Amino acid sequence: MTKPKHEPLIDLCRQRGLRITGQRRVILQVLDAADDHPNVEELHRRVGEREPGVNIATVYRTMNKLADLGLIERHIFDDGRLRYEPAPDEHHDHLINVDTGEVIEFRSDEIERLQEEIAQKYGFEIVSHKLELYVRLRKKR
Amino acid sequence: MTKPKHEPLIDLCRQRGLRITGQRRVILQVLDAADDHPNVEELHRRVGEREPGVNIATVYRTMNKLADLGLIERHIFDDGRLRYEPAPDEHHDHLINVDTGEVIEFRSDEIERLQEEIAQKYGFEIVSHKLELYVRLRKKR
DNA sequence: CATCCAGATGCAAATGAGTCGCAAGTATGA
DNA sequence: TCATACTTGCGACTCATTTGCATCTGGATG
Ligand SMILES: [Mn+2]
Ligand SMILES: [Mn+2]
Ligand SMILES: [Zn+2]
Ligand SMILES: [Zn+2]
Repeated sequence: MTKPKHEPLIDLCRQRGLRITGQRRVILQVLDAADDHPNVEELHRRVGEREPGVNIATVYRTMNKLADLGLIERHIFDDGRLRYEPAPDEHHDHLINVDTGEVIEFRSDEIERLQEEIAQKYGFEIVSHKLELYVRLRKKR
Repeated sequence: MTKPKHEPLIDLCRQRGLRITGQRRVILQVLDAADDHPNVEELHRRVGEREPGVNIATVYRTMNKLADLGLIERHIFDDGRLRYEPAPDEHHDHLINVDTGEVIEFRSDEIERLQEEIAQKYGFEIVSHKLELYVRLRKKR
């Protein structure tokens, strides 16, 4: 979400030479339409609404392929399952409401900068990072 | 690591009324001696060096119990397996060398503060958070 | 268009970390 | 010393994800 949904994934797939099968077409539509971070089971469910009969193994395989090509991002939040979202134009991190499961995206240039600073201090360069805030509604006060 | 290893876990366990069995004694020793973030398989291996015959299910159960009591912390880095460390006196985050697997601990009050700020901005309070920097040695330049 | 085949799919079986049921063993308080 | 609630070993189980394999097909080619 917070994603202007630049280009449909299907075009990116074509560019990368992926065969566009009926199953993939639907899966890509579902991904493009998603404004959340669904896991494979949920993706498969959404695919099934548009086109029954697509096997969940196909969804798994497609997600792996898309992730390898960098067209989608893979996340694992605290439930331990693989979740996906179309690769965003601009990096963001996640804030997860532990009560509802809702995921909110945010970006802090300040934090990004401090991370770089820390890595540098130890003589490293950052390959990737993960920042997740597990939160609940602030009560009273 | 970076842990003054304040009090052996065994005392904390006694305080909490956990029965001190031979297996637990060894497991706790291994945890106290660890200066890294071993997974259960590795813990079981280390336990086996001191006292063969302890079942890995016992290690799993003990880790769950200790984590429930807050005596140890559970982490899941990018390999997806459960890793443990004695609960540190002071919160820290992790920097993981993707080439070697080495884990370095760091703490940034600055980042901690910014996280709070962000959560607050959205009307939430932080329950927990995860910050992991996956890094590699900075080459040349 | 008809052909061809590398790549894609469905299905079932395999994998692998972690959990659980149960019978047998034991730490600990009385 | 006893009683019993807690632990353990062990194998079976779970469940998300992966994989082997036979079959199918997108899309390049002529
Ligand atoms: Mn996101
Ligand atoms: Mn640590
Ligand atoms: Zn970030
Ligand atoms: Zn932190």
